[in-house]
Amino acid sequence: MPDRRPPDDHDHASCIEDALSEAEAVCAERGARLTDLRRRVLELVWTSHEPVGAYDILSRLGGDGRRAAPPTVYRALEFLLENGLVHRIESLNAFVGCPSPKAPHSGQFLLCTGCGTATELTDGAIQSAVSDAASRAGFRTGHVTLEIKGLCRHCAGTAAAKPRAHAH
Amino acid sequence: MPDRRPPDDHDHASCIEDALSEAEAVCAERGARLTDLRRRVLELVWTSHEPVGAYDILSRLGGDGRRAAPPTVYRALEFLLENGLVHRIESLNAFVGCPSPKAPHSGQFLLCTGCGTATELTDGAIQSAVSDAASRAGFRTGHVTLEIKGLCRHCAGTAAAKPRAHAH
DNA sequence: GGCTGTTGAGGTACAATATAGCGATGGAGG
DNA sequence: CCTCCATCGCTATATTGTACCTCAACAGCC
Repeated sequence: MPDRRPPDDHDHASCIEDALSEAEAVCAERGARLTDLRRRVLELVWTSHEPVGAYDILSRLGGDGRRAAPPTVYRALEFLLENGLVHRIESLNAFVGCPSPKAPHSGQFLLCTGCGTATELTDGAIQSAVSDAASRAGFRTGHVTLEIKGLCRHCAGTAAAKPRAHAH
Repeated sequence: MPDRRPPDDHDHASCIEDALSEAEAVCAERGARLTDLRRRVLELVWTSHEPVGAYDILSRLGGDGRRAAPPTVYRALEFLLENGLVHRIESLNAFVGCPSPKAPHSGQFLLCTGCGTATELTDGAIQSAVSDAASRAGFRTGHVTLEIKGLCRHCAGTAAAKPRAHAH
């Protein structure tokens, strides 16, 4: 793995806390059950701002004595996806927490190939350009996957001096 | 698999022919070698306008006596991707032929969950909305994945009467 | 000719990701 | 108390993708 460090040092503990309490609120409002397992999985997804693979979650779940199996994690992730608490990053086969789960939406992501960080956008101009183009083609839009790979501000600055090999 | 038929009956043989002769031209111009294997794989990708999985290609390759192994197909696909002759559809883990390989680009796709057809767009408004949003975030854009799931004109018309279950 | 480096291809084995299906549990509502 | 049903644990298996080694073909060179 390349060296990956967060481009800035923010108070990540509060990211996690906020995410969990919002998840509580959202689920309570909808009558969805945020069980222990689901909460733990959500917490693990939020351990960083890098998308996390299902099997990473799996192995970290195992830490507390019990051994988990893939379906356990995938079911929890399915619940979290359905309730907009996490997004799936298709181009990485990985999952990332959603910072604004109140209104479910298709995510737009900036994926830095330098530090691995995923940043979610909610850009209205993109949304309307997409839905305009689709409806001009007579297409009824459902879920939109938008994933932009590149370099974040911090990594682009670093890479200017020492360009990095293609980070697949 | 759900019932999947092309929304219109066009002369698909000429699609394939055009794609192959454009591929020839592009490779000749770049000094890239479109070998027999690579041409066959490209042809198989173009058998329809639905994205094709690597293992589908693999089994169809086997039809002509010889048995192929996964790396064979993945290597050919890698070549075709690098030369812009096919695109990868991340949300389907599948590949589709590019109708305009002369100028390499990140594809924008309409993916019909009714008939499975992938339609490529090249919408400048989307492109500029995306790169504007990225650069406002200080992000240096690399490859962009845009995949819009929904119903094509034909399937939306059909589904109006008999809505279809979630086609994952 | 014979040597050697490069590219493409075949193949085995395996890694990584994801799902099917079945049985157990435990809380909500009758 | 009892049934229903969502949740969870588990085994097995499917699907997708790679690491790595070998060999053949061909070009350039001595």
